[in-house]
Amino acid sequence: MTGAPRGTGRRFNGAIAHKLGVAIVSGDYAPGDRLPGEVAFAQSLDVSRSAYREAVQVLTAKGLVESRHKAGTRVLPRARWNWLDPQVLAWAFDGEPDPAFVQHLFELRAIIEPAAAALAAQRRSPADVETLSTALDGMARHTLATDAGRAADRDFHDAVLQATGNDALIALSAGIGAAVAWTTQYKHRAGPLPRDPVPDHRAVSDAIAAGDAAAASEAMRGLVDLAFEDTRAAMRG
Amino acid sequence: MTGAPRGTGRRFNGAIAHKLGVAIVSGDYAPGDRLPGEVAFAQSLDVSRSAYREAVQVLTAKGLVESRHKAGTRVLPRARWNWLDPQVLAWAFDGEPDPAFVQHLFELRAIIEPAAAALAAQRRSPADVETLSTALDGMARHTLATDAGRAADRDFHDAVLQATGNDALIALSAGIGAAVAWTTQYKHRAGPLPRDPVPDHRAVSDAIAAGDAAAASEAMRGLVDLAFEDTRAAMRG
DNA sequence: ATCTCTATTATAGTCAGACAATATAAACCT
DNA sequence: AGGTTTATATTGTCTGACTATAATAGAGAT
Repeated sequence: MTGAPRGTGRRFNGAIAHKLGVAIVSGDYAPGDRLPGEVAFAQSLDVSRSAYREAVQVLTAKGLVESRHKAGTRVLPRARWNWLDPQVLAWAFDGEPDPAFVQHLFELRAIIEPAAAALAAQRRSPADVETLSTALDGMARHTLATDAGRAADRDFHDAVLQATGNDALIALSAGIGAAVAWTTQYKHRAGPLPRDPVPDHRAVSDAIAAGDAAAASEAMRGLVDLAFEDTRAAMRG
Repeated sequence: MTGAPRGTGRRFNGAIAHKLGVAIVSGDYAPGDRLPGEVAFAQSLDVSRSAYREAVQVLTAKGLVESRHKAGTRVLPRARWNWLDPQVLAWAFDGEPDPAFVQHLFELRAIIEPAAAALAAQRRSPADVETLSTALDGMARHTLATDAGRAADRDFHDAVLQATGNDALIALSAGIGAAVAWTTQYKHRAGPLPRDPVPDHRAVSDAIAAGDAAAASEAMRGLVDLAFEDTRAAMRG
């Protein structure tokens, strides 16, 4: 009865939820499958039933599973999963994500980001402009080959959404960010970066700072399209 | 210490999560506030600590609260809430939703739906066309004054997203649906419906069936803009 | 008097074992 | 064969205890 994750100091229920979440999202348990019973599963994971149950509540909250009396806990169809939940995305990108889903996220980016850039141009505060500028500097200084540079890239796209002042759009930043991160990671894996991303981003930033919605939207559209194209090429190759 | 939800047969943890979720989203507990301790709070709600904890896990999973050792459980800033989570939306619309947030959802609709209609026109299956047609019939037969008619309206918008075949967009259907439902409910409250919604919807449906992406996008844009305008007028009045 | 380190302590996190409720499945009786 | 009752496995809930952690207050040093 040892060999457990005991004593790691990590909080169990989160760790269990992560483990189960990854297992489900990566397909170890297919939609419709029944998980082992609580008692058995908790024992096999070497945690108490309560800790296990709390983890399952998390999965339930994210639409991955559903528990019914006596019927057991079943994996729900993928259409009911909260794909845009930050943790679900993290689980999806923990392993090799489904290429189709990466494409779905890109389509979302292509829809959301140009429109968000337009709104941002109309509403940006001085602080927003400052944040954009800082992120841009970070990208230029560190390049996308470094973690710091990629973080700056995500910050940039995040700042655009923040500047819209729209909570519903801000809630999408995890999804957009995941797509952005995957892009750069994948492109970097495929070899040296084909083009300098800074000018494109600067065009967006300048248009937002100038309050030019149409230009911001157009610049962002170009940026996303290029990123999409690059990633598709890298995935094909 | 009776008066509890005992014996209702309902599942507690869900009921507790609902209660807490509504309380937080409606502002009874402001971001940064600390909830009462587990023992005390569970007792005051007349449930066991385990049931209460499972409910809190759900709130944590949705980004509403964060628990830290010894520091207690605090409400997170609104920016970290998973606004697009179906349950969070349900909680937000349980009481009188924040008008600003309703506007945010409308902006999301205005961004997403025209683009989704265009994708749907390119990808719709015969079954999708059938679903759209059925929903349209339902709207025509029952009118938006009835529950059945409003359900058909939601089904219609849902079907458009489904037809895109994009999981990320489909995950937004709860948010879109909430905005749609709120619109019709609000307009109905304000008085007789100002215009027949069926022709507008039929234009979208026809364009999707015909595979005409540009027309579908344009028709959907007009539809959403009109709905937005009507709702804003109703809210002002 | 101010700062740093230590001990206290309140709080979330975990565990174990029990009982209750319920939906499925099997057994039973027409 | 079909419907009805009983059995049973599984989730849901409760209780009470113990552990781990971090905020806070207090002791000590500067």
